[in-house]
Amino acid sequence: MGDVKVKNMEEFAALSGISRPTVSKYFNDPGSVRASTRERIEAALEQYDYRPNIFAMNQNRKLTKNIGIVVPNVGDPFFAEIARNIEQRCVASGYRPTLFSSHGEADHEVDILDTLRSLKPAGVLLAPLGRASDRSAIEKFCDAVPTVLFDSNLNDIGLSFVGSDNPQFSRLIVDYLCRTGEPPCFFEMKNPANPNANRRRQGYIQAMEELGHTPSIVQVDGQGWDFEEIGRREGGRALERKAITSNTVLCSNDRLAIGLLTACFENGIRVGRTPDCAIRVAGQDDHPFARYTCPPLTTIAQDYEAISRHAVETLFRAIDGKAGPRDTILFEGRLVMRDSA
Amino acid sequence: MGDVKVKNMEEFAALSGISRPTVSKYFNDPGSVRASTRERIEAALEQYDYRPNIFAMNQNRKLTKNIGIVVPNVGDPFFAEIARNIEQRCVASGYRPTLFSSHGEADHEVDILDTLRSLKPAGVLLAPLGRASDRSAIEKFCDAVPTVLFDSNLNDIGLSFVGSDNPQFSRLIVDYLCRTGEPPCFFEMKNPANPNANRRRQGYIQAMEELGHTPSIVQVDGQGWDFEEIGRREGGRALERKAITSNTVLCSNDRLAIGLLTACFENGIRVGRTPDCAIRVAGQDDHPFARYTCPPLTTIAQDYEAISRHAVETLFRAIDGKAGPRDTILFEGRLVMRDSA
DNA sequence: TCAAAAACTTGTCGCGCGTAAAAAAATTAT
DNA sequence: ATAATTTTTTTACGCGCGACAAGTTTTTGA
Repeated sequence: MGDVKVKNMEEFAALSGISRPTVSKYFNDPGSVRASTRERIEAALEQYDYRPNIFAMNQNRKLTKNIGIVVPNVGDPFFAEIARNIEQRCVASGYRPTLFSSHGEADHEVDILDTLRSLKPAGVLLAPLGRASDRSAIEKFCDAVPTVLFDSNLNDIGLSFVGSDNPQFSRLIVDYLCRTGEPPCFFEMKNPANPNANRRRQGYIQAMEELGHTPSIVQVDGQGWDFEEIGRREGGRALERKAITSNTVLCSNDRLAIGLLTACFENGIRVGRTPDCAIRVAGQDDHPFARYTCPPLTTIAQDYEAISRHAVETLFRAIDGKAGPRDTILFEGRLVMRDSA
Repeated sequence: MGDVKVKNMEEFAALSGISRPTVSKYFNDPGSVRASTRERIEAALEQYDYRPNIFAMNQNRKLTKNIGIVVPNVGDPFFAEIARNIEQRCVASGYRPTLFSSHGEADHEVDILDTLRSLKPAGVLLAPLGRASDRSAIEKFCDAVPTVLFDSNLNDIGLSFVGSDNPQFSRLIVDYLCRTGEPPCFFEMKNPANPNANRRRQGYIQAMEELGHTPSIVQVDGQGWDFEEIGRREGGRALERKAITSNTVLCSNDRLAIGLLTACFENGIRVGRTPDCAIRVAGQDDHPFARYTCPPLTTIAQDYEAISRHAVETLFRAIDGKAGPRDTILFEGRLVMRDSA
């Protein structure tokens, strides 16, 4: 295709036989020019190697085609997966997504929003850290840039929130666990970084009470985002001091569950739903690795697909000026039965 | 700090009492102006809310402060971790890193390099897909942009390659496994996507022969990057058809090993180094999840730290015009003894 | 102290493109 | 065919900054 290098739009316009402003219009929105001229431009695009200078393009445009994607931690395969999904949708719609990871630090999250502002993005998809986030900084950012929150909600901030119906997650799995064995106790961190954890706890309590059981919550120490290690270390301690009151443990999330499974293994406690097992363990999220634990982890799958699709669609609607009022869209989870519970 | 919004450098220069060209110099390199003027500028920076327009800055600069980081797959926690490490080093040196993931697809890898070229980056740190990569496209890119390869080498392409001494990995762990039990067979994919796999196989063969054992290689089918699933499915089949000839299995990488552990569990085969276990399994990489498998995975740790540090330093040296000849820097692995072998 | 060197100021140009207004051309409708 | 409408062209300006040259001030060093 591209043979000769063309250095600017002026030159390219001359070569394609179209005026520069029209070529400019084409690059802003190919659909805004007549079909016949679009074809001529695209024919020239095949012949010559020209791409508009991205910096010059964005300099005078109030709104760029940039989309920011911010997640708490790309190292967590859950976020990596949903980010990938969102990325693809943005590209498919002609936008330029850029991925940022807060790495679990509120300071860094603010830095990212700061950087992002200078990129003049058309919109941002933000999964906040949660409790640790600098709420006012994020609020200020959302006032300036169309932002859709996902995964973790901050009340009344942003255009919309798209996430999972966390209480439903807990209800669903509590129901399953009670039907198939002893009612579960709930295993979580004392100060969960993520607000979803609170909703899951509430959902657990409610579901237990509705089924006529007494909720039992095991809260363990631990700071930060190294959930597997916290699950292993503190789960191990809890097992040793007999703090786990049921033979069935529902973990606040899969990563804690993965750590707890390791703790069980280290303590020689057999996990599973067969009679020869001492304990059942379930998680929530359907983490990409949940399939490969030993035993494979029974969990609730988040609807990655629906969340990313809806988040992107909501953002694009807002960018196109068709924003509705701020709403909260929650997707239900799906029970994934494996061998751990 | 920032109270009044300042719209451009002209205005900011007037407010700070310094001429615009000098302010411009400051933003290019704070160290290039006299200490006293630097202080005056920084004082003004505290008082007023001004940040240079990033698009205008980069438009006329031949070299920007952008650094591209490209990994095959951010969903793999190994790459997520090394990317985070590299990112931090770039920021610390005053550069603006941007993370891209090829998502395992060569087309996407080329698209990323294409996008990257229009970002006029000062340099790029690239972990290629490997065998699947479009070699000529990458070569062309490297001719235009200072690029350091890491993790996976493409001969003679780029400024330098920084990675692990893969044959040493295999030698180290083969030695350990032979000292502590039956000599291992080698478990890998038939057509490994990553060239490191070949070097690990070679290292295995050499180490076995040096120790007077006959190498035994188990190659299984499987395409793509879903290594855990391949390890589980094909590992399970290999176990069933008794293709695993030793009671000790060295996997080409941790992700395959994680899948194989699941397969062992599914088939009721006890893994570990105690007498009551039927099989020992070891991996290579020290994947972030290797600590949490059941049993925890014995493996060889890549030196993340050294690799990312050296890759970044090599790139910066080249950017500063102090590039040496193309060299290949390999770091040794460290044996991490856990319970699986 | 005085000259040489370094740092800063003033002024001016250009980068590549967005954008706006008015005129011209092409398409569509009557 | 003519009028109404849509699209394109022409012309011109501006964005915010990098870069350069020539002149001025400050610092450095012996």
